[in-house]
Amino acid sequence: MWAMGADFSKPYDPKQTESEIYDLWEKSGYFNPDNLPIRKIGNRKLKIENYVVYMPLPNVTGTLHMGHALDNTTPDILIRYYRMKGVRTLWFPGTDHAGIATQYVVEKQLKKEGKTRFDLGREKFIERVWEWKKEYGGKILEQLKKLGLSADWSRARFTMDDAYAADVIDAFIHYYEKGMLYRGLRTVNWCPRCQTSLSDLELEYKEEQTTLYYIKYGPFTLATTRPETKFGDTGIAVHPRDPKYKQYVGKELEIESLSVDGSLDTPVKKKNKIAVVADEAVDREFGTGAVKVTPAHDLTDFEIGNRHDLPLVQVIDERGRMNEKAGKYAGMKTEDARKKIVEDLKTVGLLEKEESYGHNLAVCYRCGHAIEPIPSTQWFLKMERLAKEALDVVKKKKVIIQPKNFEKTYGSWLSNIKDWTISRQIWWGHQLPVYFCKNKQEANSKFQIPNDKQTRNSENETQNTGGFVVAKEKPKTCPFCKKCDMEQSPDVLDTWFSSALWPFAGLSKEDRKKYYPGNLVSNAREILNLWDTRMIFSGLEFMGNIPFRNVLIHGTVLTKDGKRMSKSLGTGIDPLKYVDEYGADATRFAVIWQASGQDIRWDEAAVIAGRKFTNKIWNASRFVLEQTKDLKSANLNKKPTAKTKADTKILKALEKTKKNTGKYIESFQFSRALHELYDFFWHEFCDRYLEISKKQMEDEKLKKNTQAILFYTLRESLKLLHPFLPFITETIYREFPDTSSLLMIEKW
RNA sequence: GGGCGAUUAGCUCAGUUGGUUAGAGCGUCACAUUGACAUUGUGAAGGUCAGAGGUUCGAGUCCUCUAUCGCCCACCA
Repeated sequence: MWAMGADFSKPYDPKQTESEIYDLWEKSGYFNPDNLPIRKIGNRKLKIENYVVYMPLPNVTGTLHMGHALDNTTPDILIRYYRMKGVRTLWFPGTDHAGIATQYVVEKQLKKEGKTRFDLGREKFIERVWEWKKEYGGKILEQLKKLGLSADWSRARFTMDDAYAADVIDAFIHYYEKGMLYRGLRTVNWCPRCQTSLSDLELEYKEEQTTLYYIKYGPFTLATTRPETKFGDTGIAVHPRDPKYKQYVGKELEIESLSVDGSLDTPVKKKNKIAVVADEAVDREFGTGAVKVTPAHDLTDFEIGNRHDLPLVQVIDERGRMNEKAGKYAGMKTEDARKKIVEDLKTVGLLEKEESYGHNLAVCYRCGHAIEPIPSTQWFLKMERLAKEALDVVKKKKVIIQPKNFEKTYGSWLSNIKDWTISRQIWWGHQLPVYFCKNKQEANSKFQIPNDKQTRNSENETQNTGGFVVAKEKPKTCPFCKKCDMEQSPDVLDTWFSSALWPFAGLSKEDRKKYYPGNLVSNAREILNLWDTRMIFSGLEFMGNIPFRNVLIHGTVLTKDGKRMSKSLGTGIDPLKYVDEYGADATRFAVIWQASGQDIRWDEAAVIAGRKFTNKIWNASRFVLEQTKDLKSANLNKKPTAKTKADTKILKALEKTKKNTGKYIESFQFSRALHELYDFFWHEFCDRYLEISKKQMEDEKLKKNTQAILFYTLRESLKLLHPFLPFITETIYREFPDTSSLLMIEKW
């Protein structure tokens, strides 16, 4: 009933069959576990009812690359395997709104029209991004389908779908109500001209010749390109193993320095205390090996300050001018202040020397203005308890990370974790459900710094200090002034805050009940702490249970000479190129064949090997089907018995291969499984048994039985091969005389 | 700077707790053939398992050091 007439007289042509077969699968509805035929739900031997996989969310801005192929072929093997085992299988696909990346793509598009996002305004700009998303956002999933993935597309979600967004907002409110959110200062990249903070993506670097000033600081001499930030210095950092400075570490020194009125401050005149800290971030070789720490105006210094609890003193404002803390330099532009301060340093004798120095200056990608790091108010999520819980489930083997050594990466990240900055100053994303009173502007002011000792840790919370409410909806009347129309915070959430909820956000109640927790995520190692970790603690927090049992970290696909694949370097490879040329099966074959644990130096020869293998399967099937045409249907389903030595050998080999394939798939040794299948099918079955069968079939006494063995072995082989090479196996299966359903749901 | 890993045939890689003559794919060479398949078959050549030292009856496998390469994270005052 299924036959569409495969032409065995020609070599296997994947182009002809793949899209047709994929349509058939999609129409069957079997990607959706709710539609799977009611065989026996679950599998007693496997002791599982469901097998649920979460797709690593491709960015809507993405185009397919080898990483996606790697992310998704192994889960597809698992899903197809368990589905054939009678397990209810569900693979959740979807896309991530990828805040910064998407905003950036649309802005680049605007730039071609000579516009900026500010020309459009927030509302229009977001509309524009949605338009873009509608046009291009589904593309990546369509590309993924070409690999033959059996994900449940009917459950595809986007991290900004209404239902999903509602869960994201609920999560924020949940954390807030539990007292786990607080506001604090963090130094960010700021463009003084555009009046906006910028992500790392939005920075460009310009080669610049500048001056390195060596300034005396008590027993130290410090090299800096930015002497004007000196009034914001709150520490001196040295390398922990630098013998030169060992004696000073941990001390508070009283030193001579330049006063804000341009004169010399001496310890006698005024107490100038500065802390000396030891930090790995310091390069012993640079300058004098000691560095001034200005947490408010340098991102690295901010981190150092955080680690050693140094105060944050802002001396530059959001317009790029010195503020009142800079005394007589207040109001000057930073460049002017720098000149003046250098002059004054010379006058008081604190400038030791000057050196010409070439470095990369960070500038705004849009206007080219130099970036001015300044502190700004951000939202933080307390990580202590969440991290502990996430650590715990891995320690207790409730969640298994493979390969095992990544448990170390996971553990060390969580053990040294800082509170998570979850707010971003961009437009595209989940806007914070925070509403400010317009008449209490100080609460909304980003640059207000209560005092010098403003710290950035959870002990110094600023939440509930008034001026704003956290709520699902904008309050009808302002609880503070009773009259204003409240204003929503312009900030959006870090993209990872929403993708952290992927295993459950936006799902129906039934789905959560039926399919949570799931079983597996499979992704690249750089995602482990960005995503997997966060899904784990989010799952524990919101669902009261781990989101999945297995985390599978796969290797990175490199070019053949060991270089990283990247679009910008032009070293990237689109797997669709191979799908087009050799077929999805051959492409999947190549990925799995080579993915034996560590990084892959991509070798195109493996795709060719894959194509040869599919051709081998094609021709062997053609032979078997021709030779067994006259078999009665009664003989088709029965397991045949061996009559000759060769019979015994092939049947035994088949049993062994079946056993091992299952074992290897269940233990994630896909490459090994495929190699074993390859050897069995090509060498044991084709090279040996097929040849012997020709002779056996000449003997009338053996003919029928040999035919039955050929047919049986082929059918079983196709089943074993199906999770790896779904298209060709399904195509051939339809040519079987007794086929009444899809191979995809045949019993393994 | 921190963490992790790699180094086995011309190329890309396997080699599961240390155990007899180290494997595969691709490539190379020789021969075969129109009887499922030339996207084939049979066979062959090709490796002092990066180097040095150590543990052991025995090391590609465990330990130390060296060299080279790579990945992830953090960063260049």
